[in-house]
Amino acid sequence: MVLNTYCKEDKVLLAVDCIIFGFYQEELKILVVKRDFEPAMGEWSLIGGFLKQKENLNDAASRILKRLTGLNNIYMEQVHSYSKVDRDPKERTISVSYFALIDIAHHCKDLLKENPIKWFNLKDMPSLIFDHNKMVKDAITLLRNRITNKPVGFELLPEKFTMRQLQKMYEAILDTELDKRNFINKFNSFDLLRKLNEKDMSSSKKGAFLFKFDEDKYQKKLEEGFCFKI
Amino acid sequence: MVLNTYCKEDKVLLAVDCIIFGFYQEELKILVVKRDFEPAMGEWSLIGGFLKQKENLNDAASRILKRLTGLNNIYMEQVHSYSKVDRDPKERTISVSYFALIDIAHHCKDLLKENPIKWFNLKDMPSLIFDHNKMVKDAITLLRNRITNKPVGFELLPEKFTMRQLQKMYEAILDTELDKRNFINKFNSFDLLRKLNEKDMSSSKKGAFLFKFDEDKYQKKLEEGFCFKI
DNA sequence: TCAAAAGTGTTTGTGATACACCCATGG
DNA sequence: CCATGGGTGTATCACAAACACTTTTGA
Repeated sequence: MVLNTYCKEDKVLLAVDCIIFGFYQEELKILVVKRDFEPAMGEWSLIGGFLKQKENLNDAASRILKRLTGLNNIYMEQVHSYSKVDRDPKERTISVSYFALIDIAHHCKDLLKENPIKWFNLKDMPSLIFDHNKMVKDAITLLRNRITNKPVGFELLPEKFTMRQLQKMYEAILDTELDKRNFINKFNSFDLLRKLNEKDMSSSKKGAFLFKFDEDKYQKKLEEGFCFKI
Repeated sequence: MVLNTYCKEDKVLLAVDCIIFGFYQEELKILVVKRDFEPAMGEWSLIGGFLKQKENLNDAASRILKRLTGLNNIYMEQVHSYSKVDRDPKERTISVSYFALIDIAHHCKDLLKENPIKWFNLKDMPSLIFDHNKMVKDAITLLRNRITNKPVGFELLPEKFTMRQLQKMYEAILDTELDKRNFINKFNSFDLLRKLNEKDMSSSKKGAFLFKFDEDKYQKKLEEGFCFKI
């Protein structure tokens, strides 16, 4: 039976671990850190921290992301809580994981200079400490699910992007190949992109038109019952 | 920066709250309890408890469900963690929610005798304490998602059930009406049900054939790449 | 002039949806 | 004999998938 007071209940450490995704050169990437403290010093780990008494989990995740990237307003979602009794060999710790989406190209320039932090292609990611590999796996599962029913993929791209970039981003996350014409037709049918009078000349001689995601239009469509579905 | 030792970090109370779903007389139901301790004594609440030092979250949820229903092996899934600083007015508490699926008819007979515990039709559920209403909402969203891509609905039904019961269960969870023939055709195409030589005579003069879900066949199909999708 | 990426519509197939009548039986 | 729920098949539609050629231009 639950006691009439809470004070006899056990308290635990609550950690937040972030699975930070990026997209660059047609590859889905993940940001990990070499731990500079025990236990497991020198091994690769997700970026994390502990929940403070006066903040909620979202705030903690935002704080950790800000500390690492310098960015505010990063798109993130809670994924799952991990609680195996001996998951952290040092002390009983429960961890709540978040995934985050970052536009590598435009923001995190200084980031890579810091020594112990590194972007890996998801495919080449080294083994991580504790249950962090499982956290990554679960986060990818959620991310795959999410990008098919919510237009969050744009968080990984610069504000202006080409259709090819958009498609390659979906392909990288879903780990599949998509038909160029079907993909464009589908996206055009949503009527959520604004074609700009600008071209990206970096990847071809002809140049590729740049597009912007129209957030306002999306919100308006949502209210009218629109349902994003790739 | 994360410190070189954990011992200066804040510890918190970690609760587990269960959204217990049942299905009876064509209605989706939820089990709640009248709190017999402060704060919020006398108000309706989800069934919960605190995580102990030596158990993981799944074990805690199982323990809470066992205490309440006497049942082991209840189907459940973690939903989300709730961490607003003042969500519990008495003391900082983070809560991890689980949904659980119970076959009301065959099991929880003694349950209803206990005074402060009650099944409500989801539609008629009273307002709950703290952020428990939000927890219920999130759990339903997950449940709706889950029954469309995994055959978990059977957990709400007796071992033997009629096609009508199965359909009404889906209708109750999805809060929609389904076409009888399309529903049966779809389910038959999966080839996951075993038709028994028994009829349920309780709801009509003609009687309706009973079916069983074939778990082994489902597992075999899964390995062959089958994907359940309603 | 050629290599490399950009851009563009139509056909086909599959799965979702809509739909109506006969059957069996207890009262 | 009739009221009630049980059981069954087909036609249509909409969306997903497959598919190939022309354009542009820098090297």
